[in-house]
Amino acid sequence: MAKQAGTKTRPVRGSRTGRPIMVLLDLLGRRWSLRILWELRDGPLTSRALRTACDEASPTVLQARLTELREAGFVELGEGGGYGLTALGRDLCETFMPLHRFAEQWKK
Amino acid sequence: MAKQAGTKTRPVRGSRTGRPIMVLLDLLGRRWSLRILWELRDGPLTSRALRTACDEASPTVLQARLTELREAGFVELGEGGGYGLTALGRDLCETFMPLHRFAEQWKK
DNA sequence: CTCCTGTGCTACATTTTTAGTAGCAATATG
DNA sequence: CATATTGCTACTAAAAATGTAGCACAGGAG
Repeated sequence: MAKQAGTKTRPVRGSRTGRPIMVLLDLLGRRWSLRILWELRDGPLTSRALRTACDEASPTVLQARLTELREAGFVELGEGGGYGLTALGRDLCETFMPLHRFAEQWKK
Repeated sequence: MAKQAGTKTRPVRGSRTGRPIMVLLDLLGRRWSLRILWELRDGPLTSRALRTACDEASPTVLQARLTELREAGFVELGEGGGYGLTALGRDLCETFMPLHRFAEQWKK
């Protein structure tokens, strides 16, 4: 998987340009990334509670996404356990909050 | 893959609840989905131009995403060729436009 | 008509990613 | 001690993506 050799090899899959927006779109375009941020919007969850919230997604990919989101500075692991959004993460979450309203009127 | 039996069987991968927001997050959380919408924001592109814009992503997955996005009503194939956003698609794109500004200030 | 080019789209083998299940060390509580 | 929780990892099988090649169709030029 993501080779952790030395100082974090970043393939930036899905973008060879490295432009911030492309890197961000790639990160958020991985399975469960958006969902994780969404589920954490109301407050921190333990890893297992998060797993339950995400329809029992496999812990393999969940841990991978959490690591990526932590390295990106969107999510943090509080002392005493529990994953929560950072200030930056909350900011990002606010960005696509309107998606909820959009989805509700889209289902028709 | 997605069984096309009768009237479109939708496994809604990544969400067993079927809530609109979950379905949407799942769809947008697939590789290249967000990127495609992003690249179409300024106007229609031919399939090959879109492929070039998306860092030469493989046509296999690109076609798959385009089909999904078309079924969702976000993208359409204009007569005479060229993929473009629908009114709904443009609306959706507007939703996460602030992401660009966010990404720019996030890279630090 | 033939040749050429571009459109949307597909086949196929290889690689990568995810799913699903099990289990670990560490910590706490009884 | 047993029990139960935390975050996290190993492993194999399944699914999805990559990368390359090519198809049928349509339009234009010769």
